[in-house]
Amino acid sequence: MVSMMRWGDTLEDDDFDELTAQALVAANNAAPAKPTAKLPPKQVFGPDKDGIKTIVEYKVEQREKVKVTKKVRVSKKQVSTSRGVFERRNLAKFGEAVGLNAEQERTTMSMTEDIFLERVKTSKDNTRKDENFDQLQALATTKALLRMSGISGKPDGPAFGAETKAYKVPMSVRRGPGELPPGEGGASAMGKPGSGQYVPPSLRAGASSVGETMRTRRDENSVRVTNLSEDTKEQDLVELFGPFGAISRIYIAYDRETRESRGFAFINFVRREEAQRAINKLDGYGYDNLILRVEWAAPREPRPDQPPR
DNA sequence: CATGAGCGA
Repeated sequence: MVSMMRWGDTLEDDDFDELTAQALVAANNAAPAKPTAKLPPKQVFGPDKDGIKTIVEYKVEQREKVKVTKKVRVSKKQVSTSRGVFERRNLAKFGEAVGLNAEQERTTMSMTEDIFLERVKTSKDNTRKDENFDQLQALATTKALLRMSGISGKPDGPAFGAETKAYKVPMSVRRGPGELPPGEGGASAMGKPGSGQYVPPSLRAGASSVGETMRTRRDENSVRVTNLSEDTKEQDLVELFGPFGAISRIYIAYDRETRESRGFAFINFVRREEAQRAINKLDGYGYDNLILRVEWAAPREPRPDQPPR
């Protein structure tokens, strides 16, 4: 048989609490407090050399005055064999603290110095314009490269010299998802084509039939990457995707007027398998504190009134 | 959240 008892009833101090509550009610009613007024005050002794503090107080229980004596151990450490806080305060200074006065030996100090936290995203600061300038330059480099490789645009491009290295991604440097065991999505396993070098259309994967025009090639193997941080630059994408294979185009979508990144981009691979490997490895990849989404891009929407050529 | 664009012979 379980008695209906509130959990609080099992506590020893329950009676005391009830008395306290009654006293409070009585005080609120401006009625003279009855029993508590006649009780002797609480007394505290110690702590003694063993660290025992003795507390003596009085309360009323069943209309009887009761003397309650508690013994409290102040510091466990102090009575044990290890050093308590009191003992530690009196230890001789050693090490670098030797010879320091009370002020100097403080181990906790306060600083009023300002600490600036670096913002990961800088949306509208002064460096914005310069970054855009770099992006435009990179874009120009890309276009020149594409022209000279005959993938898009006119075949007569400007002479290319140092610009060529834009897509030659050094595999050895720059840690990232491309840093994989050789032959696993990094540099091509066969050693021949695979890194940023130009591959003639006739040698590209899938170039079986003759007569295929550049147009049909141009937007193939297009990978869309979304959830990019808005300060992701083209070079970042080169470093990110380049290790998977030759890239024929990188397009970052910028807002036409604000020039800010819209957070997604397209990367075209020369070879479809390498695009697929990039998707497999980079989809869900954490980049710039964001989780990238990498997938096959849908074919570009045809322009409203532009007859297909 | 989200699927790219200037281009003139």
